[in-house]
Amino acid sequence: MGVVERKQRHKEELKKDILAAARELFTERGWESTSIRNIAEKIEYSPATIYLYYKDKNEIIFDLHREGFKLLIDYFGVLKGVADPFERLKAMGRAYIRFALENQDTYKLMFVMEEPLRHVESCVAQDWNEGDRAFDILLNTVAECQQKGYFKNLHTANISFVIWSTMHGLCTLRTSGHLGHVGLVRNSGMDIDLLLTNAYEEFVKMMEQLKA
Amino acid sequence: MGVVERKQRHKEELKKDILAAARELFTERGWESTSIRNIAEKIEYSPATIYLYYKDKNEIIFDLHREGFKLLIDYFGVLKGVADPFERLKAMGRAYIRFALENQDTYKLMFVMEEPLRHVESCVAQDWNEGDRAFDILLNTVAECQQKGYFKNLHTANISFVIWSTMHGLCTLRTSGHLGHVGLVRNSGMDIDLLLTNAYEEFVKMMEQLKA
DNA sequence: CAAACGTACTGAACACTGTTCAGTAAATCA
DNA sequence: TGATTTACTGAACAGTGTTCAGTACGTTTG
Repeated sequence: MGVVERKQRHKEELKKDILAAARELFTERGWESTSIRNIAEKIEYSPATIYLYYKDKNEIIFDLHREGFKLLIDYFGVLKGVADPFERLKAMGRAYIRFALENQDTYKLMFVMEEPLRHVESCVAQDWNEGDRAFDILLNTVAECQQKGYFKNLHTANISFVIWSTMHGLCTLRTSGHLGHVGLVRNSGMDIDLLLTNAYEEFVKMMEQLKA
Repeated sequence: MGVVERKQRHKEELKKDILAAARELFTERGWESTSIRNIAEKIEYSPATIYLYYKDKNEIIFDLHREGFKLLIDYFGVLKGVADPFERLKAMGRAYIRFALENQDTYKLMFVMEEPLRHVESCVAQDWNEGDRAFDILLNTVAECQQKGYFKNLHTANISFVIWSTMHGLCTLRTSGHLGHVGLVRNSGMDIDLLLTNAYEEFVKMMEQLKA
């Protein structure tokens, strides 16, 4: 009897609908102003129904969180065509910035908010490889750069953390608006995204000078 | 007649009491779980009273925000004894990390949350020099380092932004818990603060190699 | 001295939030 | 047909930031 299967299919579809509604509201209004009631209204169900498919709001965030990492890896897709590891590292930084600027709320979800992480903790040993994969790409690229003479005498993992931190810092200071509130920037009336690009290129120059 | 003055004094005291209560609740439970009603209860006044002294919750955040910058500059106090600019830059980084770890919620208020910034925007040309002063200290130190042969051919402001971003990235990835969720760290069981220190020292090494 | 005024404060409400749970209606099974 | 399971919901709970009419009281004026 395909009845139970049909029901199962319907349940899965509804779960997808919830996530789709959440994603849509979330990307156009940010997470802060997306409530369970908003999502429920969009899919034309009662708010209580959502709790039959998701334990709580954080579980919904977490699903979007995972989607975000997949998207980031998509952004890293362009790197496959770049043979030289240092050029790849440079392109990776640019892709990271592009991702952060084009998906500001998703970025916040992935790397700033603490709620989705708490959910990762609760489901130990679950398939949470998306996040690691993104970091592994960086780790491998840095290691390849070292074989080409870059970052000699520097610890691979540590230097990768530093690079990630720099990128993360640049992106969050930009998107949160803090970069634009520094007097130097505020008074000069300089374009904030140009400043971000300039700062990144300066960082690339820094790394370039770290070649043996 | 000193009556009106006495009243004025009392009003100012109450405003300080509100801020003190907010600061206390805030530092021990974080901003998320500090409500206007909590603050009101602590000072034994009605919630509505708070709105006679502060326009809204963001204005209270902003006052704590300012205090935070003063505290950060206090942390930078140790730098006055360091003559060599590069040593001073190194010490500055350590002080920044110490500040961020010892005042995690205040740090979030100052450099992560967007609400206090919105209040800065509303009161244009107000005395908002605390934030700039902290950045100027960095800017000047970097400039001095350049005179000693460091960061040659690099743009002072850009390199300062990069350094700030790196520090900010390290601190926020640490305090938000994201650093601890990278597979490499999670599996190795490495102490997270040791990792942060190591990463910072690696960053110092990077900068050391940027001497002409 | 009494009436008018101004200030400081509050209770109660509004419109939200995430979340729970008893109850209902319909589909399925025995 | 009757019992059971499934899917769903209305209403409530406890909380949030914020507003506003109303009160109580000290000060000023006639």
